[in-house]
Amino acid sequence: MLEKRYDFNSREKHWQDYWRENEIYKFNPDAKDRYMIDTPPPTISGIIHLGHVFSYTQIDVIARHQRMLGKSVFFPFGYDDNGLPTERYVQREKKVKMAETTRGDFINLCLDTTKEMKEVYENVFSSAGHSADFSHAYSSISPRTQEISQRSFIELYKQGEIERRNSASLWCPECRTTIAQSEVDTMETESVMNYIYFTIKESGEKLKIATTRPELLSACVCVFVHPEDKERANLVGKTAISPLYNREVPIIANADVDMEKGTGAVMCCTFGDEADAKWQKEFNLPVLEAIGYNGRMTELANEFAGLKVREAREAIINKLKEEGLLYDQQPLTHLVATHERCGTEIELLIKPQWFIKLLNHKDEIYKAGEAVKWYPEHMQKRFLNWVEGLKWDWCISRQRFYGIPFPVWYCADCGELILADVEDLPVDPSVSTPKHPCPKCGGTHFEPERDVMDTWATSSLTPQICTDLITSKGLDDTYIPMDLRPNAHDNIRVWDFYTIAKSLLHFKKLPWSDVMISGWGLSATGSKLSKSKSSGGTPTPLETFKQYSADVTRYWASNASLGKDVYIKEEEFKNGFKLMQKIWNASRFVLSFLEGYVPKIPQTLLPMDEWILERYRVTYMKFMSYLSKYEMGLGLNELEQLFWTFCDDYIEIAKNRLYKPEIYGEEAKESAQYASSMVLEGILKLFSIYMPHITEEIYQSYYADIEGAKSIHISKYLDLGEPKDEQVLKQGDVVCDIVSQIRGYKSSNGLSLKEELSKVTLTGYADFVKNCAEDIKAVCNIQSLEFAEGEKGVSIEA
RNA sequence: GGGAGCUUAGCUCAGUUGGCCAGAGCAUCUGCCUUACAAGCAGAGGGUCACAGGUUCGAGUCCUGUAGCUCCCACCA
Repeated sequence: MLEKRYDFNSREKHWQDYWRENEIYKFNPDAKDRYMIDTPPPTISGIIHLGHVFSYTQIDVIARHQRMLGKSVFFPFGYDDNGLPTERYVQREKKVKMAETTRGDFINLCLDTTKEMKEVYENVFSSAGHSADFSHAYSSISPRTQEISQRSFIELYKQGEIERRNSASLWCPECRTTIAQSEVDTMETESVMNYIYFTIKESGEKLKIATTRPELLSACVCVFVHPEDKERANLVGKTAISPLYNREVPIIANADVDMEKGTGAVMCCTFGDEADAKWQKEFNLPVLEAIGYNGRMTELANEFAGLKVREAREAIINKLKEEGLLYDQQPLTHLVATHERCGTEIELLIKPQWFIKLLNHKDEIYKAGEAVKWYPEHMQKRFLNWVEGLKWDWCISRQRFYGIPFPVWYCADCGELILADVEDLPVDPSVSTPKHPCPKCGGTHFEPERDVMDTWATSSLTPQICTDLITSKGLDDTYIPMDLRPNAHDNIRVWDFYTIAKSLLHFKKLPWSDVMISGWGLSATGSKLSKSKSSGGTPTPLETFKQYSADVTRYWASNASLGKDVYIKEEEFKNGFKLMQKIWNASRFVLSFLEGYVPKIPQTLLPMDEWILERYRVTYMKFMSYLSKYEMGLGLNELEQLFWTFCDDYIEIAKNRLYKPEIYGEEAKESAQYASSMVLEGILKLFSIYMPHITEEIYQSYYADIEGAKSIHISKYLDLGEPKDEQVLKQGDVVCDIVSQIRGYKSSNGLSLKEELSKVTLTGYADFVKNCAEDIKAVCNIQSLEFAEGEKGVSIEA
């Protein structure tokens, strides 16, 4: 017998302990039917908020759904503690300066911090009733992960997919590191178009050129004009002299030039933008470095050396003006590339960097993007769009301190590149040395590669890092492709993209078959919940669980269309709370009639009992269809509708028969017992993926014994098969409609619903309705119910 | 400039391949202490489905165009 009140605070904790102790969610790698999830690792960077609970709950609902379908679900966990956010967090919290410690010490500090944060995170997620396997969790900076990541590097290097080259790359002067295309953001900026004079050496004529970046004049290596430019094509082959610096540069024909832009003649500097980088390569132009790694002008800029880019721009403009070399200026707003982490304008600088070749694999990656099933479907376009626009190979070296090192040394004598042996991984080349002398010159002095790898070079291996938790095989494809990668839309072009790329390069396989793209859980005002800032009035997860329960919080999180953002709305929580109460009360009521009852198909099943079973079948099918598309919110809506029908229409009808078998007969009672126990069981199981605690509590009080299951979460959904009879469905609805009309009569006449009516005549209804006469009479409290032929109608006499 | 999504009741949204008077929840209004539930129950009102065309016997649903909002990408000469 269930208590009158459901004390969620103590009961939720109770079941969480129960699940843990009984290893309810344990994965069996040998199971025939597996479902494997490539869980995203939350970044260790500060406090955990409801946004986390939002997205991980959606993953948990899917994990539970697959488990209820009878699969063994691999739902691992991981922590992303490798990267700038963690670096910053650790420095701030531990009051350590990275530059004043060694890489090894700093990594250990990060691992310690992860350990502390793990407890905090794990507490929140398990309090939310998540069914991930927290006992098998990975860290993205752990020695094991480093081993896998370095192994991946070595293998791809040997395959020829990675190379080190001196090439223009995206550089953040603030963070003093290279960044990847996917880390670039754009910012609207006020700028000025400057029109300046070059001089044609041969004729002494002036050549007009427009530029927003005059500070790069010292790095100007040529001038381009369009070959079909009537005015200027004759200049091709001549020499231009740059203003201020008087550098002589060739004038070259280039069909890329847009005659409509600027003055129609373009100066090419190394490097003002990506076009410059492209042209430098294409025309094999020299590289002049006007900007240094610190974001300041180099000696090349003469008197402007040492100035920051912006300062230099201003100074040069003034000088040009003074010299009469600037003849016009026009303000403009344009978007500049910035580093997404710090907002600093990005420069293109040349430096030896490590690249994973992607441009020559664009086709394969594109096809993989088509082969993966994206939910919602239109998210695929975003991926394909990104691949189409890909312009850079993947630069994986970062001039940072903290990160996974490259397993590489260079011979101090001859410069030969030396890879670590795979069996020695992980290595930190700055603390260890190669085991053998240089194979080329026999030298024994080595320079370590000091760059570290981009975090995505490691995160892109999560399918391998995850499955390593069960295989211990490291870089291995036994369980690849996995079934699901869940993440939000901001990660399509980053994590999803890199994971697909790496999986293709290593195994020529898709990393997973499905990607589920969720939205964000946003604050009531629609702002993004931040990990580092306090969340501005938004309650913490633990506070929310305490006030509304974890089940209700989960209800909020899963009641969304896939891919859509959801706001934290008090209303939604209240709704969920009502639902939870209703589930409790309805179950308590139904179960009170089932003491000692063991469900078996009764000899006669009354029409309205058939009706509610049929309703269940229909809902079940719709539910499965939605969930197969990861549309858990829509599935939940269908389920709620069935549940309220069950409560308001069905139970109201059935309760008379359940209460008074002496009036309606034992058979009528058994029929109601059967239908109500089955449908309640089915409903509870469907709800269990959203609200695991309360459904477990109810299940354990009755169904667990009957089914001999340890937990509702490892039982199976109640599948009553395909819907059988549409007429039963329709006619049952007609009965509900009749009841509703009679209730409406009472309501509009100010009568209590229990008020007795002396006579009701139903005209023109089918036999099904006639067979429900007893139910209708009872639920509406009618003394005399009569049927007549003719136009359909309900007539009531008080 | 290229791509994607959205626009349905006061609010948040459903509406599968075109087909009975367009749905739900919340909010509003009215009634009801009815032996599970007053954080409840019953009932009611409320929509030119963004706009304009088109296809069709029939369009919220398909096609074309327009407008507004959101996101992604490109745009530094």
